[in-house]
This record gives sequence, structure tokens and C-alpha cells, in this order.
Amino acid sequence: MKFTKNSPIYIQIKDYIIMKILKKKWEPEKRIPSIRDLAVTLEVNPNTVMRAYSELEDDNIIYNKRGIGYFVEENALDKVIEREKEKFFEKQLPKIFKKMELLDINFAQIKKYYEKIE
Amino acid sequence: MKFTKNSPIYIQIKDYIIMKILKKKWEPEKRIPSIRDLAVTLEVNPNTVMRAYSELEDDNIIYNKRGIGYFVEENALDKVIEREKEKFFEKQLPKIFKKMELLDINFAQIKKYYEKIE
Amino acid sequence: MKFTKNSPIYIQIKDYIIMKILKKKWEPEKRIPSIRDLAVTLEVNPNTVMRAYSELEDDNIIYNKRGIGYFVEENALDKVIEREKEKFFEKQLPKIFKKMELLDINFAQIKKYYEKIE
Amino acid sequence: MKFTKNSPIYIQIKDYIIMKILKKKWEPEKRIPSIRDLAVTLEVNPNTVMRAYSELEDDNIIYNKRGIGYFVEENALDKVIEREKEKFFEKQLPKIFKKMELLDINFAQIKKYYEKIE
DNA sequence: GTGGTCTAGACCACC
DNA sequence: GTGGTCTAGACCACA
Repeated sequence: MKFTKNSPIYIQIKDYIIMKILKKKWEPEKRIPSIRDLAVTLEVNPNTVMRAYSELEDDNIIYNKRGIGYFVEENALDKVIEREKEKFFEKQLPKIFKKMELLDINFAQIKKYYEKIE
Repeated sequence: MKFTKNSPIYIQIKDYIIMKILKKKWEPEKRIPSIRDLAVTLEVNPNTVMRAYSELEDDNIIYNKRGIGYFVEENALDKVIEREKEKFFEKQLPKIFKKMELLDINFAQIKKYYEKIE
Repeated sequence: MKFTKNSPIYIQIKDYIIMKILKKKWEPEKRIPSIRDLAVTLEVNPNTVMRAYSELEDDNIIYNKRGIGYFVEENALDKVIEREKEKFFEKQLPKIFKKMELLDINFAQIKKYYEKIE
Repeated sequence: MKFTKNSPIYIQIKDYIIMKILKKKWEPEKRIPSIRDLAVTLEVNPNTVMRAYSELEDDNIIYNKRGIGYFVEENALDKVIEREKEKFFEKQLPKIFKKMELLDINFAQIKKYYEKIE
């Protein structure tokens, strides 16, 4: 996997995991790769994966069974969707609108653009 | 001016300057504040302003007349608008659309949201 | 290392690094000294080394692995040679020839001089 | 006139004047442009031209008649040629040879290049 | 451990 | 006055 240099790798790994859950590749109550394995897969230091896992554990997206591994929380999908939606509407969208105003881009242009790639 | 701690101050200063140009407060071929002056205004170390100026000079947004000061490039406004628009349509918008798809948000919702804050 | 005062130290450090690469002391894909270490070696402030490294990174001569250090780009040697050769033939040599003409120095004299120091 | 940003403007003006003398545009015992005039021609601050003139005066390349203007020294041409030749053989040429060695360029290549542009 | 950012302050060349 | 370079030293995020 290729990481951008704009944001910390552990954040990008968090996003990667959230994506897996959203896309239902990693399902509730199922075990996810061990820190070690994922570190190998992503070509990254295990500490870095560890940090991502820890934060997701704090967020109650995944949980740890000691000696066994990490698992996706039962209601992880809903929680993730809700969280991402909120972030989307509260943070990202307003930023986009502000930029549109600044650059004098109107909604019709966006729509056209949207339909084109649809 | 208040700086967020999410991104480096010198980047925020770059954005500040680009904003000035976009809003036509700082016009092409006109001299912009000296490094020292802006540093005082923004309550920041001159080195930090310098770094912002240097990078904008590399981007051909501003230029330096030795011993005199920095000036806005003649075509800076166009360049800035074009650059920001491209970034918007090529980078930000696709990201938004991808997220919409993932979160199962349709365009109507966005529009409603947009009209509300309008 | 001794620095001349004709040009900025960070430029001289860049040249120092390019020399290392040209002379194959620092090889492609190998890690180069950390900023701090080189700063100690060269008896210079870390910021100054940092500046040299940053510019060489912009030039794609070296790259950074976060938290690990700087590495020589795979094709750095070729790139450096090519770049220096181009500079030599396009910039330096014509300047020399122009000067020769102006000072009425012919090629034979140069050759003699060259053989003497050979 | 266009100035490079590699060296101070006043140095470039000195070179400009030396060129004029070498090319015999400005001849011994003849008056050269006033500081003011040259400043206008070169689109430069008079102080900058002044500095160039002063240094050339120190070098006995030009001299000043108070209230009248600056003049080229009688033996300026010889002096300039000698000085430039020395600089050429002592400074520039060795630098070139060192670079040739480093880049593995041999004399034959230079010669070929030279004959091509001849 | 690594690099990246920032400050405070100095010194210098140049215009 | 202008910018450019450099130092010393601090603090922080990241791997």
C-alpha cells in the first residue's frame, strides 16, 4: 500500500480499516489480521499498526481478545457509518461549500461534474 | 491572526496570502508587506513568514526585487484561481463523491443541505 | 569540513552530498546520515543540514522514510551525472568559450595548460 | 538589462562595464555615462551603479573628474585584459578541469564541442 | 530514534 | 530599509 505524506501513516491505516468495515470486507465479530500480519502486508512498522488498532479500540470499533487477536465490534458498521456521516456533513461539506464560494463555482457545475462521472 | 495547530503556521500563512490575492486585497505588481512587517502583524517569527514567501516565490505567485521587497506576480490571480480550481475538481471533489457512495449519500441530500445554509 | 564564505553553507552541503553520490560513497537505496549526525560531523547547525536535505529531496536526489531517515534515490547517480553534465555543457562551457574569444585566447593555449597540470 | 540572481547587481554592472571596455565600446580617456544615466538605462538604483563605479575606480579602471564625470583610464584595456586572463587561468580553468575529471569528460569531447560552435 | 516546525536573535550583503 | 543565512535551542509528532 502507498501512503501519502500529508497525514500520519497510522491515521491512513485507520482509514484503511474503516474502509474495510464499510465495504464489508471485515465483518462484525470476525477476527481481523494480527498486528504483525497487517504490518507485513502494509510494509510498515508493527508499532504503527498497533497505534491504529489501539485508537480504533478506544473508539469501540474493534476489540481485543487477549492472546487471540482483534475483532470487529458487533455494531461497528453502524457506528462507523454514523461517525463518518457526521464528519462528512459537519466538517467536509462546509469546507467544500466555502471553497466553492471563494472560487465562484456554483452548484450546477458540481452537478454536471457529478453526472459525468456517474 | 489565530492559527490552528493542525497544519504548520507557514502553510497557513501561504493560505492567508493566497486568500489576500483571491480577494484582491493584494494586487498584481503591487508590493506586499515586508517579511518583518507581516511577521509583526501575524505575531510570528520572521523566519516563518520568510518560509511562506519563499515557497510562494517558487510557485511563481510572488517575486522578489532585491533590497526592495516582494511583489505579486502579474498573472498571480489567474494562476491561483486555476490552481485552486484544478485542485478542487481533481482532488477534493472526487474524494467527496467517493465518500458519498461509500456512505450511501445521494446528491439530493447534498443539495438540500446546500440550500439550507445558503 | 571547511566552508568558503562565497556561497551559503547549505549550498555547499548540497554539493558535498552530490559529491558523495558521484564518488559512490553514498549509494542508491542506502540510508544517508541523519540530519543530526551530519550536522555534528560538519560542525553545523541541524537546520542548515535540514535545508540541504529538503532541497535535494525536492530535486528527487534523496527521499525520506518517515521516522527512519533519508535515503539516496535509486536513480540518483544517473540523475546527478546527467544534471551536472548538462549544466557543464550548456552553461559553463559556453561561458568559458565566450570569455576565451573576448580575451583572445585560443584553444591551443588551453590545451597546453591542460597538459601541464595533467 | 536583465540581471541574474546569482550574484549582486553591482557586480554584474562591473562586468557589464568591463565588457564595454573589452569590446572597445568605451574607450580610454573617453567619458562614460553618468551614474544617473546608467542607472536609468539599467533600471537600477543609482546607489548600485555608484558602487560599481567606485570599485572600478579603486581598481584604476576608471577615474573621476569632479563635477564632470567618469572616464576610462588610459591603460584600462591592457589592465582589464591582464586581470581577466589571470582570473581565467588561475580560477576558472582549474575549476573546469576538476569538473571534467569528476564527470569523466575528456579533452577530446570539449574540443569537439568547441569546434561545433565555432 | 527520526525529521519538522518554530522562536529569538544575530550578522551580513545589498539597494 | 530590504531579504538571506545561520545558530542555539526548544518542542512535537511520528516510527
